[in-house]
Amino acid sequence: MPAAGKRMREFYTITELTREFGVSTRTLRFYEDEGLISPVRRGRTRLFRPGDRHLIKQIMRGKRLGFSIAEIREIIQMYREEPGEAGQMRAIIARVEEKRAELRQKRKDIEDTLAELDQVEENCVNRLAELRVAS
Amino acid sequence: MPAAGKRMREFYTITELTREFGVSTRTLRFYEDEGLISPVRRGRTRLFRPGDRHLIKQIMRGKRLGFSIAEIREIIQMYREEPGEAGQMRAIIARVEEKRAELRQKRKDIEDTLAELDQVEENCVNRLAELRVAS
DNA sequence: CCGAAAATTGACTTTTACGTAAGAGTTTTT
DNA sequence: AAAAACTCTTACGTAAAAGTCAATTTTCGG
Repeated sequence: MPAAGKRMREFYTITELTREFGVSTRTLRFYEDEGLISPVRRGRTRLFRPGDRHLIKQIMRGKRLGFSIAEIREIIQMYREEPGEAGQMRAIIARVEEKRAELRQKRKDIEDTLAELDQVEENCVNRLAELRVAS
Repeated sequence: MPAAGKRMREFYTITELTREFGVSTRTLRFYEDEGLISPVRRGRTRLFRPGDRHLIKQIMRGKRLGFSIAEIREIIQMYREEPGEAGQMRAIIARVEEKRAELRQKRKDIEDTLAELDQVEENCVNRLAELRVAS
């Protein structure tokens, strides 16, 4: 059931989206060249639908996580896959599991880094207490 | 209390570490040029101590999380900071909090992506069930 | 001590992900 | 209607992060 919630804007212009996501028009056109999005056209002008907007959100997420365009494309293609035959379904499930493993590794890296930052902060706080006593 | 646990190997050669971390010697030298590590030398040859090895671990973690060399350097410098005066301590605490915010965002991105992958897998599993019935 | 294997520096190349600029057409605003 | 704002394509430029030679040392096992 799409079109369920509040009325969506059917179309967005390219600059609307560049403002929303803080990227340049060059970037969005580049993503189109790279096959990540395919906005429709009115004449030559691109018209972005809500689905394109959502794809851009996913792209930005991927970028924040350090995925390359190629990797982001792979992920996006998984979302896009249509129900097919059994072998293909199983292949997708396998690829999903791979990506999950990668993401779990990243999550662990984050936890480890956070723990070390906690350590850094604790040292600073202790040092501050020390200075207060010494004054 | 360093040197607490099992005996550490005092020194590693560059190729030992390239094998351990799956990077090239060029990469480790590049990190040295960039000021991320500073192995000692015997003549011209680099000798990596456990501390350098740990730094490389941190660098690899940063890379997996999509941080640039510059960002990784910043993080590493936080670990390195010596106890100083109050203002500086507070500045570090502030930078730690910034990095934490960034990491929490990344963690959220991971959770969101994992959720969408779960969705993809569920669709595949459903499709497989469908095929089993239809046969 | 000697030759193979490993390490070094330096320079040039490559890939990724856009930035930037030019030149031209459209749509909107005043 | 003129100006301002937005859009398009094409093409060259660039910074980051290494990869890839090339031409030496250096180190190490026998």
